[in-house]
Amino acid sequence: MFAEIVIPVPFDTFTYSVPPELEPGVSVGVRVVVPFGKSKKYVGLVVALRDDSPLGVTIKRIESVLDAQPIVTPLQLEFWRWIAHYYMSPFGDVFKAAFPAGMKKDEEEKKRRRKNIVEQTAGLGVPGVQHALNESQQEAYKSILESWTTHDITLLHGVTSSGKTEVYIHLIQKYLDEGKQVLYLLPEIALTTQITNRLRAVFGSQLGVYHSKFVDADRVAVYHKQLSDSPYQLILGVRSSIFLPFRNLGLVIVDEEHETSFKQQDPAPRYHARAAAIMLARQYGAKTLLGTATPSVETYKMALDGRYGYVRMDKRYSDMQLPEIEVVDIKRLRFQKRMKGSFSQTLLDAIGEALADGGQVILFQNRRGFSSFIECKTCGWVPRCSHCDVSLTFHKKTNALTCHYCGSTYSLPARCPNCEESSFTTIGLGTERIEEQVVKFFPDARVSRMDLDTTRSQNAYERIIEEFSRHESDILIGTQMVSKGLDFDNVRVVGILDADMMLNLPDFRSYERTFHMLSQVAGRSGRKGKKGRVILQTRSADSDIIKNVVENDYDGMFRVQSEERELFRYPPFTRLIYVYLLHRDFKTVEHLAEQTAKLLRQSLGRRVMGPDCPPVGRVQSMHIRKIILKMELTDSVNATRQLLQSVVTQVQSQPIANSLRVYFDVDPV
DNA sequence: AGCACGCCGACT
DNA sequence: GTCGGCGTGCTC
Repeated sequence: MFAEIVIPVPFDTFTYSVPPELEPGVSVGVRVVVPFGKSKKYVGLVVALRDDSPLGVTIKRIESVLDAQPIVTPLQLEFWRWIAHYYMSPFGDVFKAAFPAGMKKDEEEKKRRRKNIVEQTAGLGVPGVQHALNESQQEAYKSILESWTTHDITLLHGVTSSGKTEVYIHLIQKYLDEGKQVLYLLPEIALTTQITNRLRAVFGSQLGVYHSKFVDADRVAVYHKQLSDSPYQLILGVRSSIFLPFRNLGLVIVDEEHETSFKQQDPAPRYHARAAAIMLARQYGAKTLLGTATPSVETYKMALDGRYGYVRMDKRYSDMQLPEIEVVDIKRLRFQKRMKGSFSQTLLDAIGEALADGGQVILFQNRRGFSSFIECKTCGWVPRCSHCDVSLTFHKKTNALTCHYCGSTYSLPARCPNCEESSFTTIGLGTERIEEQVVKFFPDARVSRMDLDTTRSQNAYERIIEEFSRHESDILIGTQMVSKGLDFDNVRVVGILDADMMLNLPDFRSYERTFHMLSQVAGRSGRKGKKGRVILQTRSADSDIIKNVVENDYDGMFRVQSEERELFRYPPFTRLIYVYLLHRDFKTVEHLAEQTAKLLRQSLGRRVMGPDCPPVGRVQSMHIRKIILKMELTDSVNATRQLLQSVVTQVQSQPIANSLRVYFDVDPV
């Protein structure tokens, strides 16, 4: 007997022989220990049994079996296979992503037996905590159920403060009452203690939380619990929770569905958790609810086309008022030399008033670090990463230069290596620099900063939020992290320091992204009773996108974006696949990329764009070329996949291409 | 992705 | 003379 086994390496399955004495214990879904390469051993997963073996390779034997029963269900395997196939990534990479690290190690099993499983804090569900729905929530609840009689997938488009969560809670309750399981997906930065506590109060020990900031042992515990006879009936989790075993999934909620962080960028598998969740739900015959205040263009189009059900909630809680957005044209002010650093007088006055009044302030700057880069004052030399094709970011606190691509750190040179002069100037500015200016303008204010650098440790994010919500700090400066559904009653002013920054990125989604981001940030102000102010500083005060944000005009934004994307053939009017080719040698990758594109053009013609050098043309000493496939919606995706795989195989079969690395990004965001 | 094998510089 | 640098080739 032979077994197809997937191991955590970037390949599909390998065939091993099953020694007679292990035969009774080897079945699909159990983990085994197998030798690999010259000296390695891996924990792998049996995904199929067969009675023949491939020719021309030496077949090694399974060493031992780790599980008495399968720990992966047939439906799970089918789902993992779908991800590998759809996103064109090796099964081994899917396996890696699907299991918590501990389950890919040999020792984990013994440890777990010793401990018995640690249950997540119970805190029984208290009756009464589940609030009655108000009229518009009740209406939305009914409409969603009704839309599910004709559509499996429904978009809940509910403005900020319309009380979507309460609607979710009632829907969850309904499915739990029917004995069904529910998966509630949130983007990583939005999965906070606030929402956990809220759900815990209602659903008590039925709730399991699956978060990447938890230690691995906790995730292993949740996995095993889901496999047991008494699984959590409700899982609140980040994108990787789609890989958990489910028994009778009835409902999947994807909250903040517009968030691009649902798409995994690196490493493979580059899957979109929203798309995958829809697939998962379909497998179980479950319903899907996509919720957001600002739908992605893709999802909204599906709703308009009648492919998804659509329910809109326009009403806010009665005492909630929309903040007023004041646009400040900083292009003009800069020209008139009337800017105080990064601040307009309007914003400074607003902050001053808010503080004097005992209120709090949030400042939003979507870039971390002190400045984006430094430059030699004399010759214009800019320090760059020696492994990647990017300028380095300056961090003042550590007086160091960091590469935000590979993480390399360099010390600030005393002299410019180009001209020997020793003075540098900072260009662009990040959260750290804003903090410095704020401290100068408001020396008495208590200031905290929230970005990737200050929230690296496990509880830092929660700590900063807690501090701010207890009013132990007055001004919170942050990147997009501050834009997530946090309810701060006392925030009087939200300042957006430079709205244009993300607008000018070379990406067809940059307008949409800016709209989502600014709408979310603006929503942080004046949430209960008091009307808050939002001061939006921009150099494009007259642009459509800023107007759409100010007027809270989602449909306007959608209309413009939709027309543009149809005209220029972008999603959702086409389907994109990116092909990346990486090689240590610049000439080689250039040549091989040209060759690949040429071969693809033979069948796909104008659908093939490039190859191009991506914005960052070298990462970790690997030169990169990118080919874009713009597929028509009527094209067969499977045929395209097959063609791509065969062309790549053909290119890689040449001797010069043997250290060429190729990967795909299907439906990139 | 790892990890071993293989071919060129500063050390006991 | 060797120890070890990381380039590159292979993995059932």
